[in-house]
Amino acid sequence: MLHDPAQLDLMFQALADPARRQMVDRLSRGPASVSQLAEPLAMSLSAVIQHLNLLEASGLVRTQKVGRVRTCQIEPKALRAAEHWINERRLSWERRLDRLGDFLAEK
Amino acid sequence: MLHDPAQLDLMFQALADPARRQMVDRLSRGPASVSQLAEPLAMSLSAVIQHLNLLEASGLVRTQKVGRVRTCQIEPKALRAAEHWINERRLSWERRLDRLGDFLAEK
DNA sequence: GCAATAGTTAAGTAGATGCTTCAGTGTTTC
DNA sequence: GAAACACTGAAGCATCTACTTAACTATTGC
Repeated sequence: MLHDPAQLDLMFQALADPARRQMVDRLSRGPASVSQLAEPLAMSLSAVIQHLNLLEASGLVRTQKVGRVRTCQIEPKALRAAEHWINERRLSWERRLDRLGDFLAEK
Repeated sequence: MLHDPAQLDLMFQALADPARRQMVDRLSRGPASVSQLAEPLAMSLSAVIQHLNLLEASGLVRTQKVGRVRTCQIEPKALRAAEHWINERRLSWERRLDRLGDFLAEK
């Protein structure tokens, strides 16, 4: 579910925008309402909500509404999936380098 | 240098595109020329070069030209920087959850 | 030196993206 | 029940992105 390519696509796309990364950064320090998320950003509430919806669609952020307040929080599993994708590629490359080193050392 | 926000921005933006992630994936298995990179992709060589230039500008890929062939390889340090950004946020969140758990357990 | 190869650049274009404003809806407070 | 609050949705718009094609440069092999 989390490793399907479409979801990864949404996640990386979500992380590509500085405002959205700033929102994730804020949420990494604890839950926040929409207006709290919006406060440090130099754009309209409406724009923030559009970013937030994208973050939620990507799975990186989960939100729930109580009364008139929508509270947002990070979904660590999704962050881990993105992290994992990068990590696998990097390790694959580094292992290759190691094997190459071993091969060269054998002479 | 690798942690400056502008570079991170370029990296995440570069990773946001499926074709570019496919290129990174291919390169994680070893160096490749431009045409080798292009081969599995359903687009013109020209388009691939544009993606490649973006990947190079982001620091994720390093290339060097020998004769008429440009050989590309992954820059693991850059991958690590992106990985690290995500990891820090996730850990920050998870540590917060732990503290909260401890606090609740204390009653 | 001529042809094939490997890559590059520029210009153009359709569609995606990141906003804005404005007109709402539902909730709480007095 | 009226006003303030927290958020939402739709429409419009400027810009950016991911391509395309076509014309081009630099190497290599014969």
